[in-house]
Amino acid sequence: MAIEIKISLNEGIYLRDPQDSALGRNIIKYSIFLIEDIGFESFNFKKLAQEMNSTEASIYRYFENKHLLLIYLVSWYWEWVAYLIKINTLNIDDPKRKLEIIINSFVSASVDNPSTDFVDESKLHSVIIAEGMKAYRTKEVDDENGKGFFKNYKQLINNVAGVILEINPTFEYPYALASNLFEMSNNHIYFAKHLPRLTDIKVGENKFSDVEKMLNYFAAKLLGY
Amino acid sequence: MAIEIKISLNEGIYLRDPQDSALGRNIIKYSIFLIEDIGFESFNFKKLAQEMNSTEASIYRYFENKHLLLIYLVSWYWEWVAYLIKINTLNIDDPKRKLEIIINSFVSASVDNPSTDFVDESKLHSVIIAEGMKAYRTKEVDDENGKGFFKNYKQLINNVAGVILEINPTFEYPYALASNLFEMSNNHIYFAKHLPRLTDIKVGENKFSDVEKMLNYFAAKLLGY
DNA sequence: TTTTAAATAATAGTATAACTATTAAAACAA
DNA sequence: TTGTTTTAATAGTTATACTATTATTTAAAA
Repeated sequence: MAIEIKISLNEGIYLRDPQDSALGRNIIKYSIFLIEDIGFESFNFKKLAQEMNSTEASIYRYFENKHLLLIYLVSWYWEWVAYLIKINTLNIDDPKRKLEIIINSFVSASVDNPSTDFVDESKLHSVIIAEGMKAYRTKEVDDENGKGFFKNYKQLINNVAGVILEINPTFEYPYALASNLFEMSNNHIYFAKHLPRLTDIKVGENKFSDVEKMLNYFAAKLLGY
Repeated sequence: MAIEIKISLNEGIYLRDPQDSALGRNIIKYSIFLIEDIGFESFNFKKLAQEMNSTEASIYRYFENKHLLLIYLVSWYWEWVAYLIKINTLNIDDPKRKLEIIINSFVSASVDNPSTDFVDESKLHSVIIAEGMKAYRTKEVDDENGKGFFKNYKQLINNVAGVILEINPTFEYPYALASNLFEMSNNHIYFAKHLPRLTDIKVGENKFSDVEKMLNYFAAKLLGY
């Protein structure tokens, strides 16, 4: 059974919707693989074109530059996590259980539950962990935020903050805790792999149960349960 | 009274110690200003040379590339924060008070207490907030970590983790909490300025008391006091 | 004090990356 | 079948990253 989720992303991010053509879908598919492989700094449209047997100029017809392609991938990821949270909390009432599911979604958005055949969510998660923040740590952030490029992230955090307030309506920092849980998840998976002295947890091959346990502990302590 | 702190940084980061010549000190001074002004992506050695009335090739004699210059700046910052913490906790016994001072150092390492005339610590802090993580979110991280380029960060976190364990010897995540307090400080100052829907705090012109309050609250809750 | 050697900086490049104007080829409609 | 539009490839230009070589300055030795 094929699951159909139409990912709707801000139209300003791309020149042409990559979801609408085989070439466009290939750009998304191969860019995830190539960025994971060589890193965002070394990644460019010429190498991507080689990888997918197309041309540089063709890719430029879909994205103005590699920075906007990264924003596209990151936005896709945010939407995907929001979708995971939505379907997995549909018939859950207990907000504490909801937050557990949210944390599980942050940590292991790499479940083999492909929404589409051209996006490997597990690989995408790896890219987000290593490169995600580069999408919004730039001099263009205010301009791009004004255009709504980070709406998906803000919406996701807003939903999580809502659950946090359900658990503890007097908690002073629902948005900060929500975004921190998300950022911390990615940070500590990265630290465990590359700078282990900056964390206490260990991770195995796509096995992030330590991270999950830690985030649940932090949330419970902070929200007082 | 001039304060003399000799910042000792890993020699592999630079080709020639920039502290040892007027040109080298200018590279550090003007790079901080220029990166803050135009962002790390747009920053390059040609523009830096123009800014300081020198030449591109001369700068390349000090740093292999702009990435290593960023690592130098970030390492300087870590050393500077460690130094601030050290002198301000010298005759403090209460570990809870020590952690307060640590958090204050994370948040406002921008005090007008210049260690050297060629580094504006307040501007450097701005650069770290916006660009700092780009120093270690690259494909070269394992190689560079092996060369000891991030030793200053790990040492800083190790010291903070020690204080955390003084407060609560059974706390399971001393390193994760230490690094999270540091990263969270920079993240939420950035969010407050550029993506305010991702946080609850507000910041003014170099006025970060909200962030400080939040981090103290998080630490107290997590460590159970 | 002059000469020589070493250290330092500037000139003038090359190679690669980022981006675009133009042309060619498909797809579709009249 | 021909004209129109969409899509992709060719062949560039401009800008960035980096380096080999030459020139200049500084310092040491004679």
